[in-house]
Amino acid sequence: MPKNDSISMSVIRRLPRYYRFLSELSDQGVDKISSTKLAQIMNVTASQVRQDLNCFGGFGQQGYGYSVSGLRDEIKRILGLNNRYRAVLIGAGNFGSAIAKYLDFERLGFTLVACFDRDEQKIGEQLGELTVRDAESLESFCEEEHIDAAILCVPRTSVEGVLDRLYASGVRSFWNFSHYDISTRYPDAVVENVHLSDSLMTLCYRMNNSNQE
Amino acid sequence: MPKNDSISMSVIRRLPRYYRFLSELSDQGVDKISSTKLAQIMNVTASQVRQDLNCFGGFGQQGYGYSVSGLRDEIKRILGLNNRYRAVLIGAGNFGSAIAKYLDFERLGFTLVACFDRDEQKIGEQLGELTVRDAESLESFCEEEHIDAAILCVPRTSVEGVLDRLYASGVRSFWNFSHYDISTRYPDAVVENVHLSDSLMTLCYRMNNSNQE
DNA sequence: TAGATTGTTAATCGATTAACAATC
DNA sequence: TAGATTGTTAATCGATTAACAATC
Repeated sequence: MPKNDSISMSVIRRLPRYYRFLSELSDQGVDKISSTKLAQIMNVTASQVRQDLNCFGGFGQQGYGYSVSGLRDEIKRILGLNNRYRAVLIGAGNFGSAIAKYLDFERLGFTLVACFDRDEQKIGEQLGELTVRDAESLESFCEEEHIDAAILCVPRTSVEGVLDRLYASGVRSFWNFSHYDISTRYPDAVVENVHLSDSLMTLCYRMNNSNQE
Repeated sequence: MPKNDSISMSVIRRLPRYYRFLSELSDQGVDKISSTKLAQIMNVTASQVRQDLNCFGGFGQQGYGYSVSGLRDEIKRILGLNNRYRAVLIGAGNFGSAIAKYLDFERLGFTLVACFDRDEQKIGEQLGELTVRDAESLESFCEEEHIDAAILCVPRTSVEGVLDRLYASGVRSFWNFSHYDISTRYPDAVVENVHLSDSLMTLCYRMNNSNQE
């Protein structure tokens, strides 16, 4: 059923948003919804909704619409949120520790199994459920524990070194908060970048240019 | 010179990346660069580089290329990073406080002038240079202090209320970390969303589907 | 059955890439 | 001048939207 012949990134990036809206509707007790209605709520076209969903299968019923909870579950499955990919956090600074405490990894397909820092002050500190480990032990840990993904919250200057060590230890997926282009160095890595300052600069640009329509 | 007739979002979102690479090159003492060379480093096409830059003006010199520092300065100007937009942070939880401490707002076109929370425990706490204020005083503060932008680090359930109050106090630009669709409620607002869990879900999807090329 | 709404094909729109004349 | 590289137009590609036949 899943016609998985390479879905475009544009579609993939919209999936979490569908998931979010469908979860809310489901929580509100809505049973079924038409593409037109869903499109209205989400502020997109009905065509796009149907086109997007049909990349993965025919989840609707003609003349009726889509089952809200059914569709939500399908998208959850498509996204793979039932996985428990084993992830490590690198860098227990302000930002890293906020991520560790703030995000519900289990709901998002991951388990956060460890956290590393090289700052002696931080090693041994408690970070929610985790104890900050010495970055020295990074390689051995990742190999023994079969780590799937790493969350990079280290400064720009440390990222290359850390990245090489992780890659050598078999880690191929990265959630990257540093300003470094991983995919240039390791083309086979799966990389998701979150460039906060890029985002803020974009806001700045748009504020500058918003009064001139 | 700036032909500012509505630049597409795709181009705008690439500007910070140019800025980042050009800044690095400039720090490394590189004087000039051709679109071909820059494209190589950034892993894009030379056509795209030239096309993008020419949205804003002819910054290059035929037969020679672009001045690295000159081009970096132009992009800085285009992004408006010399602004000091007055921003407030709403929500001094893990994530909000990390943002406040971690980011160099002044380099990004903003000044962080205050921080609000409604949790009595947090009010009065020190957050870098700022003291956490009582959210009660939000409206009066924003009006008196002419606040341009708000950074929303509050939970999904509080965001609608906070948003309405900010909007009523004249704030029209939002850096939004909560899972709420601001632009549906206020179409004239300038909104930059950072949906961390969407990003992590996308990583999960891609990990699932990466071994099948 | 009649009405509604999907799944899917075709048309449109926009963004990316290629090509090349202009020019330093 | 000859070589290099831009700025810009034209061609291609992909993504979005519109339309409608299939079908519940």
